Amino acid sequence: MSVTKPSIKKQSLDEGAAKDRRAELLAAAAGVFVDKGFHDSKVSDIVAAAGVAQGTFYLYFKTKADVLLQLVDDCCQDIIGTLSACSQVKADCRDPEQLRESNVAFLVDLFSLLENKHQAIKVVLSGQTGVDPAVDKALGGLKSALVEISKANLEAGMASGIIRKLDSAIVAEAVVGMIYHIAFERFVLGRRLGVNIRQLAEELVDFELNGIGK
Amino acid sequence: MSVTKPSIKKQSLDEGAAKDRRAELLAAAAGVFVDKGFHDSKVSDIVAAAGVAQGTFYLYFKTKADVLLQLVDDCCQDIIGTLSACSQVKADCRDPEQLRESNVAFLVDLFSLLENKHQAIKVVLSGQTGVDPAVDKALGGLKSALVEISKANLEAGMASGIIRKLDSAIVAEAVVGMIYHIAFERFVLGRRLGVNIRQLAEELVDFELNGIGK
Amino acid sequence: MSVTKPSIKKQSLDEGAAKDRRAELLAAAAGVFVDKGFHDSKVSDIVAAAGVAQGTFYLYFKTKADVLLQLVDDCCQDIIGTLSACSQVKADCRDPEQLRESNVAFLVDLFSLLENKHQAIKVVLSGQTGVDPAVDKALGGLKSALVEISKANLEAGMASGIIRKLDSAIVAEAVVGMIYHIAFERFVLGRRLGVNIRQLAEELVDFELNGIGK
Amino acid sequence: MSVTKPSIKKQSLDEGAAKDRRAELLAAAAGVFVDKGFHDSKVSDIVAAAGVAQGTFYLYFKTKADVLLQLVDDCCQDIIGTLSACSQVKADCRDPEQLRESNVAFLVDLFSLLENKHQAIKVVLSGQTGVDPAVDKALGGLKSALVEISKANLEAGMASGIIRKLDSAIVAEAVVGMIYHIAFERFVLGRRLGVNIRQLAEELVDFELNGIGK
DNA sequence: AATGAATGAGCTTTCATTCAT
DNA sequence: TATGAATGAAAGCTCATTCAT
Repeated sequence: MSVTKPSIKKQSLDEGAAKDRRAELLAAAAGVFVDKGFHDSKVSDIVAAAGVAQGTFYLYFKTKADVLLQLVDDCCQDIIGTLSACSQVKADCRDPEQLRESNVAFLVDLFSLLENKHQAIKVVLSGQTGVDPAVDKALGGLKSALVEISKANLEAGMASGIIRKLDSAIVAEAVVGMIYHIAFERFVLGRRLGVNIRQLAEELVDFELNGIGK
Repeated sequence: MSVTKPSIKKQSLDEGAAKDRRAELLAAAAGVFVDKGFHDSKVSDIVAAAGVAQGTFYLYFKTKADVLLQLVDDCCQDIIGTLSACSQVKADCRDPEQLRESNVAFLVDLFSLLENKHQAIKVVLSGQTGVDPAVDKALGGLKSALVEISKANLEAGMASGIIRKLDSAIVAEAVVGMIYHIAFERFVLGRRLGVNIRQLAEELVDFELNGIGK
Repeated sequence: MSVTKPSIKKQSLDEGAAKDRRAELLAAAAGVFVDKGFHDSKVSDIVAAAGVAQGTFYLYFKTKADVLLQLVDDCCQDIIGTLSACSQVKADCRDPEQLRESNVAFLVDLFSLLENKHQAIKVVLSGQTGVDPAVDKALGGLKSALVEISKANLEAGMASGIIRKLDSAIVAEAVVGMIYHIAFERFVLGRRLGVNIRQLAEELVDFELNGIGK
Repeated sequence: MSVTKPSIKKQSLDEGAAKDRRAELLAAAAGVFVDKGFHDSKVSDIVAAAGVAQGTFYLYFKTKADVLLQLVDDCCQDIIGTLSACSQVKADCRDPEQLRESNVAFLVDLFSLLENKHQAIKVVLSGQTGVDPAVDKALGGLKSALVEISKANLEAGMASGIIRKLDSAIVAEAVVGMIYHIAFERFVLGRRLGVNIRQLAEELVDFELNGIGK
């Protein structure tokens, strides 16, 4: 009785192994994509990096574009999920200092998240556009989500009188563009601009709240 | 002997024809690149769009990447040249209203320039990265130039006391990120956000100068 | 545990199969090269002759020139190896009759070897020059080797007094030119001149030893 | 009356010019073929070397192979013509010394002729085989002519008792192979083997008449 | 005769994907 | 599940040749 049920254990091991394989391939793909870009990355590069045979790739992914999609999709979902949670807090703040703090906290959370995503985030931020409609959709979804969060916060702030009257659609796009660009510089190109994440967030929020004028 | 110089006319006609061919191919390539992205654009698509034979392409461009490079390089050089000229004015302004006006004028100039670049600018803003080091360099050069202009203006403003103390490196990147993103939305994706160029510039400058706070 | 080593068998089978494929392609290429010459031979001709797909060719050879190189190199190495062994004998001979016999034996060995090389030797003797420096080197190496063997034998013969005084460099070249030409006529063009290999060798050695004079 | 016939003078000038053009192109082609081999020589290389436009080439030659053919054909005809004349003398000689001298004279004539052919002979001796049946025929014709001359002389010598009994077909081929090879080494590769043309001819004739034996 | 821009057929080579083992 | 040899469609690029000027 004890020996005759290896199948369950085996299966769970296999499942674990299978998940590992998939994760290994995803990680290998992310690394290769970052190094060479999607189009110059060969499936043979990915399997070489993962240490498996060519055919094994197709046990886990339908096509080469599919692995990019899964990479980007996983990453975007994860970010969107985390940020939606964070952003709830901001809506409530009443005074400027609270607004500042919640904004800084939001950016610190975001940047920390991106930092922990290592390679995957580089793939996302590099904007591998035009590879596959589904990838475009996932990338667009992340950006839209950020714009929506930003826009909602701006409008809430305007409603509560803590933010001046402005065109929330335009300013939300501007804020997201700013964040994307800074994130790209730091997490893809590695230009840290001589500050840590908190200092970076504070400087950006100062700019966002007060502008450059005296 | 006195009047007729047909050789000159002939030469200029020939030169004109040659330039037209090259220009036709560049325009056709821009259109195809915008439609399909560089990697999915075939040389056969470009020559079909230009109405010439396959081999004709290679009379004007060394490789497929070369046409992208020339497109991007021409466009970037042009923008950098124009903007360097505009930006001289800003350095002198003394009072906030003048600062606002010169900034708005700068953005209106930039956006008008981009609008007139039609397809080429879409190629530039789409950031066809990783195709060719020379293309990367040209795109990077444009961005650096914008950051430098922005940074220099911030520092001049701080020196003359019209701009508050801030980290010019970070804010310059933030401003450029904002502009790039807005330009991408409007000139590549065609999202006009319900405003014309001047209104867009004014809203962005208001945000840049005053932030979102009250 | 004691007897079955299926892995070894499997490996040798696989290796055998891989070698067969490569050998099939080499043979097919040799045939096509002989028929059409290197430059008029298309990779598509070779794979058609071998009965495999176009891509399969590139699993075994880096380029079209590579298959020629391997063909020529294999063949030249083989001939050089065999001849170096044969030629040792000649150095020792003391009397004219022995000299004649060892020379005849050498030529019979050489011609037999060439006859067994079938197509490959035709490629070598056709002197596909200028295709690739490596091919030129291999072909040049074979000829140099033959000249060296010939020269060394002449000098040994002169030293032992069995051969008259002559310019060994010139005569060695002359002898090799003679052999190459005869071999080309017989093994590439198929002109047998009404004799078998031994008769051919004897006639040539008579000429080499005694000239045409009475 | 005096001025109205410029056409004749013009025409003859043009004819001269036309011949020059053709000769210039032939010379340019010979140089390029020697440098790169026929297949790696572009028509654009030839016209560049001749300093004329691409289209001009096709005023004088039907195809790229045609220029090779004319080059080879001209050269071969010239050699065959000269040698047929020379060889008449040999047939008459009665004693060994006369035989030796006429053979040496023949080789000196041949080598001098080849030396004066400069580039063209390199093209001929390089054996650009398989390019065009007509070229093959011309090259084959030259070799056959040499073999025929050699064979006829051998047979004449045998008939007159000055040459020993031998297989004239085989020995003629051997002699021609020897001459071709030596000529290739000297006039294509430039290996002079430390002798001038007369010394070379004498050494070869010694070998031909007496062999290597004592 | 001379030009040289234009042509387009045709080649080599790559690489995502499949499938028998 | 894992393998990796085999596939074959597809695309970039070359270059001999043409032809309007």
